[in-house]
Amino acid sequence: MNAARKEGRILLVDDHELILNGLGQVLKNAFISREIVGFSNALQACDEIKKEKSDLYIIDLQLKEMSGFELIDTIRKFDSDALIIVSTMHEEVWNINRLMEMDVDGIVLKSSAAEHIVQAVNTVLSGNRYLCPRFSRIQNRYISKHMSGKKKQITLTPQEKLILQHIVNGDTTHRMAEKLFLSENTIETHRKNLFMKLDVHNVAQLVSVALRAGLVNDEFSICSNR
Amino acid sequence: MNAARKEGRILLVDDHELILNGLGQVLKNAFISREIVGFSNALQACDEIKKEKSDLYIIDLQLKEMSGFELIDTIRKFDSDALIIVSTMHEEVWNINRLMEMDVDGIVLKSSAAEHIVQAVNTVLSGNRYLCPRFSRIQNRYISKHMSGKKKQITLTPQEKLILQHIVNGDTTHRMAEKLFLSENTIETHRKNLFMKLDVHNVAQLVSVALRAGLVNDEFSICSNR
DNA sequence: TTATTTCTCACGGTTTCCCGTGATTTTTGT
DNA sequence: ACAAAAATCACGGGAAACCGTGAGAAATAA
Repeated sequence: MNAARKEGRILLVDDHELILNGLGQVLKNAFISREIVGFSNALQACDEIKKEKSDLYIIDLQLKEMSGFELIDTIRKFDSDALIIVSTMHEEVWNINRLMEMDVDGIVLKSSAAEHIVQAVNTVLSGNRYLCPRFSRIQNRYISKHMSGKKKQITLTPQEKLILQHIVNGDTTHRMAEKLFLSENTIETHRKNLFMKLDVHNVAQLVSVALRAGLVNDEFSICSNR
Repeated sequence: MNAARKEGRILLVDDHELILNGLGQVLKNAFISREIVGFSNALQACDEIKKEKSDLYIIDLQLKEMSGFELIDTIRKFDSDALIIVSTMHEEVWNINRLMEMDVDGIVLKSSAAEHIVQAVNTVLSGNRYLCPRFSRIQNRYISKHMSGKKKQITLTPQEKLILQHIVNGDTTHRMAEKLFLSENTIETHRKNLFMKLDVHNVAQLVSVALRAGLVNDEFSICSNR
């Protein structure tokens, strides 16, 4: 079941080849003795993970083949002791909270300076947690505002995701009901649940959060409906 | 007025150090004989541009210090013959149209494979235009749908941008009127103009387009207003 | 100094959203 | 099989959005 661990290796997964290159380069310079391997394809990365473990995994949240969350699960399944750093574009608290609950070892913004990333890797490799400063700030702000103490987990059901996608695309409740062969009341219920789960009070905020948190397909698919 | 041209040089400007590194590395490998310089700070880049010209400029649209459009203007001012490639995250047609009008020589998606970027550079250096395949697709789709023939230029006035920012942040018309000391009617007018200019029919679409087109500050600033 | 754009405001009407509350039926997990 | 989660639907009311149309003041560009 358990593959051998490749000592000292750091494995990168990122859709964007450029970032993969950049990150690889930075880490190669900073950690000369370590082997750095990068994958722009999540599935290939999975195969490799199943074959040989690494010391540290640095993965992007948005991947083509699967979500970053799924990849984390996979890694954890085959290498429960793995150190994982997540790199992301979106500085959204929904994601961060979920990541915290998934017990990742570090979160860094892709826009961070190279040195910060190296610092994150060093921190995590030495057994500590690293949370990019900006995130701690955001999270504190959010926590103090919305949920003093009680932790909240945001997971959308498939149907909710679907409705959300339609809302983001500008469909009205009426139109969605037609398209999906559902009662308008049903759509409204889903909408209400989305509002509750994401803690917003109008579509503007909903769309804003959805896009920034990467909760929907970021495809260009706005259709004028009239 | 005119600085000397540094023969063969390619100048990169990108906020994200990782991408800058990655891009630089890719280009160094592909164009061994050329000098590649990168700036993560737009102002520094401007200084350099004023001092010494380059053959080709590859710049990001989203910069901290100024917008990519401004940077293009600066480059054109000091080096009217400059070849310019724009790299961007957002695959939005509003930006693309504006770029086309600004007569840039190439547009590439940051998510493109490294080889595509090299191809873009090659194409542009040999005097041709390069438009990343995905963009041509999107643009064609958009043009055929919205404006058959007659070209439309989307420019938002400062006030409109302001209102848009507030809308994206979830402010209602009433609240905006209070905050900005304006009549609700005024806000509504701006809103209507935004709808017209961006060719949308509800806030969901508006926010969607605004965020994807990068028309607003992509800051985390949702404030629950109640 | 015109001409143009931008910003401001108004009114009336229709549609859609937003909220609370409650309930039944599938589906899923264990 | 049984509990939990998800999906479906209903109703009523107030708030906000959406649409068309018109129009004066202020800033800008020519």
